Formats: sequence, structure tokens, C-alpha cells
Amino acid sequence: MTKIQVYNTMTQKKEEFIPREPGKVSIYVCGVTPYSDTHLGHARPVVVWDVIKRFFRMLGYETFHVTNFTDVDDKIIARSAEEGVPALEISKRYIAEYLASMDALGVERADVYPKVSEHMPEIIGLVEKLVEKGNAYVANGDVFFHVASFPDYGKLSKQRLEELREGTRFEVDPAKKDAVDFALWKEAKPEEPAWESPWGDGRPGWHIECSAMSLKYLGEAFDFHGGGDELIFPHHENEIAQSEAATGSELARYWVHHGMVNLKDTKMSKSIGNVISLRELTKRYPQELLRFYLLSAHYRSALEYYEGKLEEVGKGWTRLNDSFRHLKIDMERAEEKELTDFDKKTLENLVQFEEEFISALADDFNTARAFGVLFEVVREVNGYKHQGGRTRQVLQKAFDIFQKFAGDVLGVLQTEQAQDSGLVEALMELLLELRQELRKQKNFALADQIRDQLAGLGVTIEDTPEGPRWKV
RNA sequence: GGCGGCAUAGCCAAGUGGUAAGGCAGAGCUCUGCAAAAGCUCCAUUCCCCAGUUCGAAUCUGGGUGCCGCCUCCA
Repeated sequence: MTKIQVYNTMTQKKEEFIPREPGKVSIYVCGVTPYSDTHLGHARPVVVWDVIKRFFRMLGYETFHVTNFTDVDDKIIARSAEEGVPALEISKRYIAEYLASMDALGVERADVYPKVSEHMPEIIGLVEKLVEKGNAYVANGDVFFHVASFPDYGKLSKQRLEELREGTRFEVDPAKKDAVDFALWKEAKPEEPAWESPWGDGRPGWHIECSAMSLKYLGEAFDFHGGGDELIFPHHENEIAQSEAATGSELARYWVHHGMVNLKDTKMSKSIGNVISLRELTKRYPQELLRFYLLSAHYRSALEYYEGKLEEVGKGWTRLNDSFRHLKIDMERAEEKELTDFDKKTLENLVQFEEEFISALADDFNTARAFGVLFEVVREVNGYKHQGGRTRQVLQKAFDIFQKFAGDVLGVLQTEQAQDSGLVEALMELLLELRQELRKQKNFALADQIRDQLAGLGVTIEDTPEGPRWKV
């Protein structure tokens, strides 16, 4: 079986992936706080993990993927007060918006999307356990995690407790024993949504929901814990402290963090206000192009976005798709025949590219390298056809590679536009026949007029030695 | 101040000890009524700078410089 190398933030190096259970991959990816519109930055992890899952399944693994919604949160409460709408309605609205945007990217949904509001018993249970074990303390109606009680604190973010205390830039809650302690449970102020607990009415702090919900759906020491690299500290560090203090076992085996999407060198962030709406983008560009762009750099590097970026990236993407579309037409016309040496050589190269593609993804899901291989396939097959190669087996092999890798795994192949009827096709055929006749008669003026006017309608005509082709 | 990361052609981007993938843009050629598409060729003696290790470094070590992220909500 293909060995997969994964960069683990915990150890700061690539490691061979060994699943907790043979043949199964368990994944927890931190989701969003649904209080405003989904932006491009949210799309990156979703597409990256979609590809990781598809790749694992191509290799024969089963995947189980959990992504949470933090639907109980200060920002949602603030929004709720502003609009005079119940907090859970706000989150419901944005959860729907988030899911719709992700569907528009062609990603497969997670197996479970747990919400904080529906997991209070689990969260409270976990907090109680931490209090019992002496890792947390109650102060008035609040409960804090006592960081000093967890000796491994800082192991993910490589922070030292002393430095953290000094680095504290915010006012420390006087109820805390230690500046670095963080809230597990917060007492509700009047008018705020609240849930009953042993410590009075309140709501969970940030972090604890992920510990409680990952434990519920994935158990201890599950395979992958993912999220943006800005979550390494404090979010993931705190999750580790809570979960591992409570269970006594490892939270997750591999920590996979993706880079940010930047706008003009600066992180896309709602608080900065430089966000690109995903809904807008999915309206303007095909999902396969958006995926192509999001996967064009390795998932750990930062990715730039600026106006016109998709148009730039779109040229390469179009060449890939054109090559595939033309290949399909030629393949359907081609016949099986005995392989010539040229055929064999091409076939050999294709098989080689196939292996290289898998190696690229097996090496820490290197989609950028995978695209490099894909373009080698493009050149190989285009060159083969250019030199007159028309053997079905060869074209079929290239077609299968495109379909499987560019299509099934990466999801960047544009699917055929569903024609609502055969009418358009029939009309186009008629038009092209007429134009061919005009060209034969050297009436180029009229022939060009047809082409130009069709171009005006968004239909492109290409004359090839095998006859004309058209595309929308 | 602490921690983590990054710096490769005009732009994007792989490569992490063996002599610089791939894409875009650009130049030339082939094909073509023209165009488009496609093919071929060219396009970094060099990988931020300076030392060092090594037969050999973009890749390792040390020291700089610049940029990004985190330390406060954040994918």
C-alpha cells in the first residue's frame, strides 16, 4: 500500500501516516463560528480536506470526518443583540449559508456537523470531570482550566509558560489563579443565552466544545486534527490540555495545519474587514476553477488572492480542461488496434505520470506537485495526438488518468454542461455544416461573420484538421 | 519581547545533500484562408545576504536582513 507522509505540527516534521485503525481514517477539522458570511479563507480547508479524503478513499481507506459549528459564542450573541433576533436563529442562518457555499465548491460534506448548542450535556460532563480531577477550578459562576496542572502545556505551539505569562496583552480576569488559565464555563450575564449547569446558568468557553465533541464522535487519539495555522495557539493548545488532562490519552495523532489566504500580504479576516465573499466568487467562477486555485499551492503555505488572480490561474486551468475535452472526443472516435512502438512508449510515460501523481499526493498531500504532473500528462497526450497517434488504448489510458486524478481526486475537471435538450447541439451542427460549405466556396467573409457573431454569444469555434469544434 | 513559518525567473509555484518540476506572461517557428487550439524551440550557471560543514548545498549549521502568522475573536 502507498505510504503516506504527513507533516505533523506536533513533531514539526513529516511522519509516515499510520492510522489508528487499519484502513480507516478519522478526521476532525475545526469549523466556523457562524455569525457572518462565508469568505474565501473558509474555503481553503474545506477544499484541502475534501481532496485529502478523496485521496484516502482512492487508496481504499474509509474516512470519517467531523467538523463542528461553534454556534454559542460572544460574536453571535453580539449580533443577536444588534439585530434583535435570537442567537440560535443567527447561527442557523449562517450555517445554512456556509453549507450552501461549500456545496457550491463541489465538496463532499462532513459525516457529522456537531453544534455546541446540542452538546451541552457532553460539555458540562467534561468540565465536571476536569474539576474533579483537579485540573479546573470554580470561581463564582465561572470555571477555569488551571494550565499549571497540565505539565505538557505548550507542546504543540512550543510555548513556555513563563513567556506566555509575560506576553499577556490583555487585562487578566482577577478570578483567575494564573494569567494563562482560560475559561471552560462562563457565567451568563442577564439577557444572554444560558444553559443550566452545576455552577449556575452560563455557557461554555471557547475550546471546550471541540474537546467534548471530538471525543464523542471520534474517541481518543483519533487520526487527524486539522485547522488553520492561526488556531495552533491558543485554540489547539488548549484543546490538548483539556482533552488529555481529562482522558489521560492523546487527543489526536497528527496535527495538520493549513496556511492562510492573504489579501495583499495580509490575512483575510473578518476583524480586518478584507474578506472576499465566497458567495460572490462561486457566482463569478466555476467551482472547478476555484478548487484549482485553492489547490495550486501546498496547503501549508500562505495563498495570495487579488483581483484578477482567478483570471490568471484560469488560463492554465482552461488548457487542462481543453486537453481533456478534446481527448474525450478523439478517444470516442478512435479504434483499438495493435500497439506500435510509439503507442507503447506513450503508454509507458502515462503510467509513469500516474505513479508520480500518487507520490506527489502521498507526500504530505502536495497538490502543487500533483498539478505539475498533470500538465506533463497534458503535454504528453497533446503531443501524441499532434504526431498522429490515434490508438484507442492510449487515449483511453490518458482519459482514465485525467478522470481519476484531475476529476475524482482533485475535482478540477469541468463537468459537461448539462444540455437541457439536444436542440442546441443540433442547431450548432447545422450552423457549422453551413459554415464549412461557405469555407469550401472560399466565402470567408460570411464564414467569419458566423464565427464572430457566435463569439459574441459566448460560443467559440475552432477549426481543426478533423473538422470544427465548438464550446461555450 | 517570546513562539512558529516563509524568502526559488516578470508573476504564481514544486524541489529539502548530487548538480533548478510545472503553470502564466514573453520571443521565435510549424500548422492555418484568417483565427483559435495544438506542437516544437528559447526564457534562473542559479535559488535574500555573509560565513561554515561537505568531494558536492537552493537543500545541512551559524550569523544577518526582510516579510507573514500567533501570543486578543479569527479557517
